[in-house]
Amino acid sequence: MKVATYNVNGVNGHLAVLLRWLEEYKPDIVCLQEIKAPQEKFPEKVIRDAGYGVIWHGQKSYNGVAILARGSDPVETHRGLPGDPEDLHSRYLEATVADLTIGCLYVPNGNPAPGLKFDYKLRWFERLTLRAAELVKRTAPVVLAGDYNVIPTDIDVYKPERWVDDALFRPESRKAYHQLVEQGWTDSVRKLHPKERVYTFWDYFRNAFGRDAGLRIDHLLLNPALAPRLKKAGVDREVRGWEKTSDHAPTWIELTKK
DNA sequence: ATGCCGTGGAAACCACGA
Repeated sequence: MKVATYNVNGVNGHLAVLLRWLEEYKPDIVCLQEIKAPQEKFPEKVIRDAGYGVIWHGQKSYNGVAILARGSDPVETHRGLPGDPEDLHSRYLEATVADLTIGCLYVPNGNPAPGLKFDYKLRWFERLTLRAAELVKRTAPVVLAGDYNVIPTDIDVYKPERWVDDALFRPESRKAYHQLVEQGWTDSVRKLHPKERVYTFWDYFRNAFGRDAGLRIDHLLLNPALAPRLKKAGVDREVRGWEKTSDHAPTWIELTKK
């Protein structure tokens, strides 16, 4: 079974690429971020016609997340991250598909840092860590997948020195990510590719993709109940080279049957 | 060194992204 996360940077603007990727790569479960569409403008019909059940949490212009499951409807368990009723951003959606629980998340970017946006990012990450503490200890399998907007280590960025003051790479952000992982999560791509350079995002400009000037910021974390089933992990890099594509590439894991 | 490109929405620019 293949589980993927993909920041689409506008589900309608990049719908053709999303549909082609679903058709050609046939992921079983997909977490989308940055759908950038209000609830009523999500392209539900074409996604269902492509063979996927889907739930989504939209928002006008910004953010927005969705969970797709091939051949079945995800059963929603949480909409929004608990802990702050005043936070109206659509950044977290949780569901079960068969026995698997999926948390789909879009961590705030946080730039410029320091500042209010960076404070919001760190507060949001604290709330995520609280939710994750409950999920990690379950005896049933859980995957937390999404755009974490955190570059975990030096080998996850083409040129670390250029990113030292950036909200994606500042010590506070990396510390938050590492504290989350240390609850017992497995960073699946890094687990199976411990020393390799694996990027999931490339800027649109300066020919970043052509130069392979990328970042690894999209992650799939597995709880201990699921980690033994991790078989493969990777990035569908070629999708980043398609016309009218997102600046992220789909990032995925393959799980063995239980 | 830098939103240089791109989406979405409103109103021919602006917010936001990483």
